[in-house]
Amino acid sequence: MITVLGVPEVVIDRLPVYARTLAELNRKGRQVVSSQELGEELGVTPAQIRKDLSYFGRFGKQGRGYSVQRLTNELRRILGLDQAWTMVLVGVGNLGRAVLSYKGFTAEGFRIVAAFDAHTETVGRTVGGIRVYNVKNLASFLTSNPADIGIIAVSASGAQEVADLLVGSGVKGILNYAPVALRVPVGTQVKNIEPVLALQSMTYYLKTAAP
Amino acid sequence: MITVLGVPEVVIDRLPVYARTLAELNRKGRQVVSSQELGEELGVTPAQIRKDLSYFGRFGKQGRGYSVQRLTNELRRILGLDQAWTMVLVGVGNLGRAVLSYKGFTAEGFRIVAAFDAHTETVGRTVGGIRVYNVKNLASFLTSNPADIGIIAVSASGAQEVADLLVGSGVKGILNYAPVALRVPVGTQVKNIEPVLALQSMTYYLKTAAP
DNA sequence: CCGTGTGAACAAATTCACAGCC
DNA sequence: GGCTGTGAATTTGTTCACACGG
Repeated sequence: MITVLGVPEVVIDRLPVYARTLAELNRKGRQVVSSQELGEELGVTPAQIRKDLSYFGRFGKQGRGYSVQRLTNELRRILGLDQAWTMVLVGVGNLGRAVLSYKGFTAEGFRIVAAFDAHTETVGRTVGGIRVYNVKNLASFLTSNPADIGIIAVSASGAQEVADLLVGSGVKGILNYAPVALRVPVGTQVKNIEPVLALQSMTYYLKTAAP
Repeated sequence: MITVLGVPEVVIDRLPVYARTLAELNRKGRQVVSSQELGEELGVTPAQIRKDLSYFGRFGKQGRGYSVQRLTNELRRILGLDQAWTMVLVGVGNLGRAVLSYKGFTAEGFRIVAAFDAHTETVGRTVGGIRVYNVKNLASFLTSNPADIGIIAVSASGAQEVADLLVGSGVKGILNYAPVALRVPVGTQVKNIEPVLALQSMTYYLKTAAP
């Protein structure tokens, strides 16, 4: 298939999962993997994996499977993970501090370059090696230091305002930890991290689960 | 529609979002809302809202809309949010401590009753008002204090072992913060919180975004 | 006349199944 | 013989459009 535009979003959402599992297999010294094995590893049908990959090219060898190394690289290239991404974080409360201290982003090439907060007692501090600035200076900071992604870790009531500010300063992607549905212009990407919503849909099934 | 079983999972995942927005409208003093207005509020088509609700009953009034209060209550009942849920957390590192300090769970009726960790320097401490026990005692704790949900906040390499332990001790739902696809028996619910995967799919669109 | 509830029409996503190649 | 890549078949999910009640 030659299609470049119009890949379903569900497919894009699965690619990082494949990439992560492949990296894990690579670490274990695995050279080749079939869609069957990969599917078993992460609870997905082999056909789905092959179909998903077919949107982007032909990466496998019939009768053999996929080169773990090669497929990992291809997926990282497709997703844009072969480049570094810069991020700013807004809201240095409990949650914000945990995010700043988290090593997982850096390890995958996502670098937080600055943090912002409205409370004077937090401004000027350094958390997880990241300097905290006054949120009043967010726009001017981004003008001289453009960032790709903004992380919102403020309260629900302040989140929309921060989102507007980020979007107005050229940020094209938002990772939103605030429990609110943000309104952003088309073309701006938003991904929500919502543990409470996750729990609230889980209970529907627990309620009726067999003992 | 009278169907009780077989509601699509995507529908269940949307209900908490509706419930949250309705609660917000309620706080603002709003009495009645139409599917049109609710849809605009959170970027969903009115038809989808009506169809989603129709799986569970008839909650609206023709020509008027939905009673905000009534619909909130119905959704909470459907989702099982009219009861309290007890949770245990495993892994009291940076992330685990942030989760223990987070007020959002308690506010929605999800109560963490105990935390567990493998490191002796952490065991015995209290974080966010929750006592930390040795993970060796997890199974015996759960035998005398059954919990509905387990929160996994350990490293990727330890997560499967913890999941097995939780499932073996009667936990029916897992909120997983570890970056790994857990294998659990059918009937056990797993929800993954994956900020890194969220970023990694977002970059696909940022890569090709218009300037 | 407004807005719900819902079959029917449509669109999207998944799975099947097999030709083709290693 | 094994496994990919992919059209076709099937299943699942969304939107339309309108009868009906307030």
